[in-house]
Amino acid sequence: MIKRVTLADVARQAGVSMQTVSRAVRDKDDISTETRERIMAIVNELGYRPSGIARSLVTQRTTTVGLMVPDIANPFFSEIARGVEDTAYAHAYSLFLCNAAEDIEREKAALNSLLEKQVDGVIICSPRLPMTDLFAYLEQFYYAVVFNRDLSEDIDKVRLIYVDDQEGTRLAWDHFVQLGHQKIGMLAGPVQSWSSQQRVASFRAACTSAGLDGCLELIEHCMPTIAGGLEGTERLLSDHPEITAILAFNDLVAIGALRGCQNLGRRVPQDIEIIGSDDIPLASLMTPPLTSLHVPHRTLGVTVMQSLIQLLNGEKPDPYRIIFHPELTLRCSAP
Amino acid sequence: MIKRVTLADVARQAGVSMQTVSRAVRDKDDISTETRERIMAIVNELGYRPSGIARSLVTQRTTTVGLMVPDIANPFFSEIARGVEDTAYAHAYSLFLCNAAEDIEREKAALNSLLEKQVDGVIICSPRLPMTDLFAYLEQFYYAVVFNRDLSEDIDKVRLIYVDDQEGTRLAWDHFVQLGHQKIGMLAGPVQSWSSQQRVASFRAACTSAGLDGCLELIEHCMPTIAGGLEGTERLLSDHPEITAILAFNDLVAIGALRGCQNLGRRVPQDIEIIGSDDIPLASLMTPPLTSLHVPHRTLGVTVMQSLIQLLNGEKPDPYRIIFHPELTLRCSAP
DNA sequence: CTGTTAGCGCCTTCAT
DNA sequence: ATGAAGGCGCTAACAG
Repeated sequence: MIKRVTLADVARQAGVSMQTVSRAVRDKDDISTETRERIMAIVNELGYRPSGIARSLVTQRTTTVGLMVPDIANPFFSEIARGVEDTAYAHAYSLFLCNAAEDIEREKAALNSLLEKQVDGVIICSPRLPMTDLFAYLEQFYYAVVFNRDLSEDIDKVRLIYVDDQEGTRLAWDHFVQLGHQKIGMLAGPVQSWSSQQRVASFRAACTSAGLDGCLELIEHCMPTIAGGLEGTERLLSDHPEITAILAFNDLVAIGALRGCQNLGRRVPQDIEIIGSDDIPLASLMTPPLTSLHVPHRTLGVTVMQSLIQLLNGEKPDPYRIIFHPELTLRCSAP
Repeated sequence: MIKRVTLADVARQAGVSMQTVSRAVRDKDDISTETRERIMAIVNELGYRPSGIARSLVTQRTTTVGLMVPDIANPFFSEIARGVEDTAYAHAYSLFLCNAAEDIEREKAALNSLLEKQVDGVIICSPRLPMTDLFAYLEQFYYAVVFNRDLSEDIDKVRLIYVDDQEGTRLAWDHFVQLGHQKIGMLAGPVQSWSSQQRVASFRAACTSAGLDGCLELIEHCMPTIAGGLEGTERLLSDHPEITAILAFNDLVAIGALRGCQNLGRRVPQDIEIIGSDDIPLASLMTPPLTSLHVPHRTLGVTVMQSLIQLLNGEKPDPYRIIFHPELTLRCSAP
């Protein structure tokens, strides 16, 4: 391993104390312009780089944050990650990326690792982690922003940002009803997901209040992927061929549903209509283009990181919850 | 800021030296089972977590690697990132994610930051960074894997992994020629991109050797995005309406081209045929499904990280260059 | 098997 | 404006 150039090396070469070099490097003002320039010349000559590790040990800050997502290959999360990274960069924070990969043990391992890395703050997009575990972790992090799930209790150093899934579900439901549908099915995503639970609750309430109790049986859980949507659709339609409309957990599931319908010879939107969720770039590119519940993904990422930065700066961001409202973007799959 | 529990705290409580606690925590074997258990009980009770920072300062290792990509929101790179993260996790490394965002200054800033963070190794996907800058950085990192670009000089601590773009271009070209095309255009991506340069070179060579010198004028550079493909197609087809086939820099550009053709009333594949590159999941979902040069994205990510891990382990991965060969996956846009 | 000593590279505090 | 002393939390190397 190459020997690092240290403050001491620069100090020796410059004939000053380490302290003076440190001041020059950090651009502090109680130092003469002349010495500063002389020192910086030597810094460049020697190729000195301050050790972030040593610095962090003493300052107890790492200028580092963690981002935990279920799957970075999912366009919804990669867009969010992009927003987070852009904002982190703008504020000189580095970003640890962790992928839960639908595996709770792995998720815990990743959070433990973030804790050991001593991130200054963390963003947790974790629809599955049991609430007690989540609370246990939140307690240990300095600051945290939790994305897309609500907590039963407000914690001072935490902020919440989520999409109002109940509202989204209602919007989609109302649209279907307005189009005259009576047999509306739901591909509800993973059972343990908070977001899924919200939607199911909202869907159930809508069924009952619309007097369409038959739809209560038309809820099918599935993986939040194209394959999951495909399988879910096949199960749903083979059990309930009477379905004429499907509300999907997200756009990937909706695309799977599109495929599933095609496989079963059901035309979209003539025989069956589909509404997706999140409005990822893909949605508008499909044939037929997908009607979807739009949320501004990248903005979501930016907002999440901005809130974390406020916390990091010792501010108390208000409100405690930032709630995004999905908008139904009409396209051909449910015009 | 909450007071950390330190080794000293645990040691005091357990009535042993810090060293013994350290051994227990790191699961070293020269310690009696009895003391280990007693200590671990106290560790749990006190909620002690080792400080990665302090540990790194003394070991000079951070168990951290950096990943630099142009744009994490681009499905090609998010798939790669997924492969990298999975593999990093499997080997207990944490991943810093950096986004160059098509901005060379930002890219340098990110690399500087990785250097200060003292990552053990770095993966650089940087098609644009000038070669001299790249070499300067490679010199400063302990280990590096460079993705999708070749270097004029072999460096001991570096490995190279790339897709053979010349071969890919040839495959696509040959397919077009076989289909009878004479006016083949190219949407070549960003001028500064190494990958773009490879393809242009290969395209040029193919033009000449096929006696289709007219095609030399049908090369249009563009941003590597859907919007870039759209604009590029409009420029290309308005200048050269005689074009009947387009080879796109990547699938996003190909999708833009698809759109552009539709806007201009040219049907794909009847009036004009299109071949994309990378075969991202989107490609097969388009209408018409896109013919594309397939590369195994996630495997690419896994391979890149595996090579880095070998370097990190002090091995000398052989061969120096791992080259992936794209395969032409035929779909409807150029059957 | 356990403890002691000596830093890792830097910043904070206090002197000068 | 500059320097000296002390310590951040941990581990490597050596004793015992």
